[in-house]
Amino acid sequence: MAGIEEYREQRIKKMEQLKEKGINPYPYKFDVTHTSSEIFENQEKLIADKSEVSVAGRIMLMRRQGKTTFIKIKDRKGLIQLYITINLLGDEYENVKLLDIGDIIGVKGEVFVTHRGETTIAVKKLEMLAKSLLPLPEKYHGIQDIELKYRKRYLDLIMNDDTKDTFLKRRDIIRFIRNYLDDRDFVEVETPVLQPRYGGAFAKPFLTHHNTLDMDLYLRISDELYLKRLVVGGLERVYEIARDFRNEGIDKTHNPEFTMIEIYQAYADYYDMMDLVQNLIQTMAKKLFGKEKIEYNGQEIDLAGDWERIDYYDAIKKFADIDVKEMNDAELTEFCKNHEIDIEGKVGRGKIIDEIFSEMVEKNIINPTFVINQPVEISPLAKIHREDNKKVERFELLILGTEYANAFSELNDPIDQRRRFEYQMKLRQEGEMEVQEIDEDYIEAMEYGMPPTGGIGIGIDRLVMLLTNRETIKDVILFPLLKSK
RNA sequence: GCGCUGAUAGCUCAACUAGGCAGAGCAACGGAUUCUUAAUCCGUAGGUUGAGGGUUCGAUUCCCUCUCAGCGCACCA
Repeated sequence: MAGIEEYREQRIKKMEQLKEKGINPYPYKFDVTHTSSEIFENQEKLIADKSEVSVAGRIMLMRRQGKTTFIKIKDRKGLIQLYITINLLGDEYENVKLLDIGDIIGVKGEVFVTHRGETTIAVKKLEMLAKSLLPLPEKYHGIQDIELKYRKRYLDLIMNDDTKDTFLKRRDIIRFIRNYLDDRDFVEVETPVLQPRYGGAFAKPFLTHHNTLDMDLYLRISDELYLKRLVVGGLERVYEIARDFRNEGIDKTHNPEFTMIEIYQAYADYYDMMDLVQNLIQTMAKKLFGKEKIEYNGQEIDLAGDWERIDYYDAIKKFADIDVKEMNDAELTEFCKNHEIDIEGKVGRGKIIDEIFSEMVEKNIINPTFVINQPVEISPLAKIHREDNKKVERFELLILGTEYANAFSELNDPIDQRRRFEYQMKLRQEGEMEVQEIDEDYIEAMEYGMPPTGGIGIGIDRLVMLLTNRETIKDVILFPLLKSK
């Protein structure tokens, strides 16, 4: 008897036995006075006062020794040991036989320290709070199977404290960002996930349909164009922590749904956005982790000081050893061919240059670096550079070869905006799939007057990965997308 | 989408390049045990070896197809 069905049957039998004794195996409420960590923090006083405490949690370990049983339960703060003896429980000690690892129980008792020095609760009253019918993974090794961790995240969270810590840090990071922006008078807003036209980024969308309106809708790939409408509306400083959806491949840094914060500040430019993101990440690292040097995957990254700024074209010059500004389209294509850079399906000079950038530059940039002044062709929503009309005022924040943020001095000239969208449509006609569609309603909003604005988008999942030293995005998303089995 | 690797009891893992009755620990069940620490001791049970097909007297093992996952590539402001 130990197949999974037999486990269930045995436990259901125990549940029935509880019911026969008039005990509800799934009661409604239990009054908790302390978490496990509160017991440890206050143990001297609790012991001196002989206070009665009540704690609740899931049974993780159980050592039965006849008339004495030691149990470790886990609550949201950690493990605490229970000492259960017939001397204190009397007839109810019998019920200990009906307990299983995995059950959720509540106990009342006094705190003491065992001979071996472990803080423990001497249980006077024990209550079943939820009978568990299925066995937990093995107590020592926990879950090793990666697929199981993702498919049954609840088991991963029960068994693996590292997993729980990562998601608590994720919470801390998001909370820090929220507080940071709220303190600076930014307004948190919510904009549509279902959008009649998608925009604000280059990506393939998910398509859905509204039945009663008989209308096709896209899940947003970005909330940029809505947030900037709000800047037109006079909110001036807005942000949204947004779930975005992109119908693309899945790998260590991409999940089809992911979280991005976009921030817009009126009367600011991209230099202000550099200051904002640099200060945000530095103060966050200090506050949450107590340091500005972090280790990621064996490499040390120093977040302190002013981050390097390198011009996009200079970066290509430095790492690819060519001056793309001086090269014509044929020379660029030839260069790609010679360096095995695949530009199949890419249309337009900007896309080809950007391909060279991704292939030859990106992975070489390790320390936090602002790559600034991208080509105008690949940046339809950014303002022309104040000193060079081939470039825009834009930056991408790269760390360890990965992009963490993207920001512009936002384009607020409606005439130029229309021209940029039209260029995108021209690229589409020439066969480029990934373009930004013209959004008349957005241009109209801009025609009423949009203040000069700095805007930035920061990939929250990647930032969490960086700060919690996680190698894959699946480890920082509670329920990453997997194929159904 | 392509390539490589993996899938054995609820969990963690064995069973080696001869192919020869599928095994252990934890968990479970019965028993002993009133301060244990991954408790210990005695005993018991637990498997369609991811799915399907093939080769063979005989397949967890060799071959083929499929499913799922990991890694790499491709894709990916």
